[in-house]
Amino acid sequence: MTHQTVGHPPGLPDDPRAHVTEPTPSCPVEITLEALRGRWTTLVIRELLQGERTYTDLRQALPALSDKVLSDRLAHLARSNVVHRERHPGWPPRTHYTLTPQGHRLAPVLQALWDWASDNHQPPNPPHRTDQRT
Amino acid sequence: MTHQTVGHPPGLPDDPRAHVTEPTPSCPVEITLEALRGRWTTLVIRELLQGERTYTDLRQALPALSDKVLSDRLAHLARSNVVHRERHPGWPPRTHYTLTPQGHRLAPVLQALWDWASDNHQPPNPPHRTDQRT
DNA sequence: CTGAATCCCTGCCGATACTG
DNA sequence: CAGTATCGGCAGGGATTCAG
Repeated sequence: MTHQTVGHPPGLPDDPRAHVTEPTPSCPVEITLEALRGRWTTLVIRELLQGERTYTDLRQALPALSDKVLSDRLAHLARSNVVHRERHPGWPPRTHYTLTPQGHRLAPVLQALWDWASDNHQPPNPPHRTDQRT
Repeated sequence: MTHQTVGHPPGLPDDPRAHVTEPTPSCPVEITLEALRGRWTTLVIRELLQGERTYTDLRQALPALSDKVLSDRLAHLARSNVVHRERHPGWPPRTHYTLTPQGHRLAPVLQALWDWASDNHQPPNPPHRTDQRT
């Protein structure tokens, strides 16, 4: 039958979530994509993979990222148990962000994402141009 | 060195794209996420990982997916060189979709996405409720 | 310094209807 | 059968402003 595709690594074979017929929050793939969702998210994670960062550190590392979106991303990543927020009392106020253990475990995921496109020497085709108003 | 994080497989160490300070189409991570972008996308890929499928096969496998979105996803995946479209002449018209070699190489990526959330026994925290007007 | 609140604009997604 | 055309609703994300 021509398709040995992927074999069946642990997790996939008879897990009911591998057979859902619509996008559902219980599917692990959806959960991870949800954690990574949003523009800038992976770049924030990349910074934190290098070690602890303060709010200002992140702003400086990603200058084009607005306060609102940075806050949103950090809040989202905190809710997803990817980052840990630690407020320091005193003045000036400082907040330190670090990856949780789960956050560190995103490294292989990002690596996989990197590798797929990196091994691809064939670039994507140009977009279809039906009407596309830029 | 505090950051062996992921080791340094080919691609990451001194690649300039690993240091971009804003989301850019040249970053391999962005490219892959772009290929996977959109609701239903990963489910369509999952179906095709099992082998060739026709348009109708996909509709039946994912009943809640509308024609428009299915067409959109397939077109998008074709542009991303993930799927190959093969029209069969004659009547009734049949179109067969298969994964390209690059498409098959998404299997480890999806596996990584699956594994991350699958190994996570700690569920995400409930959303912050400040005022949220339903 | 570290964020949260507001406003606006754009792009996605779903439903429906129509064509080769 | 295999799509495309069109429309409407809604959520994402950027700029700016305000607060602890």
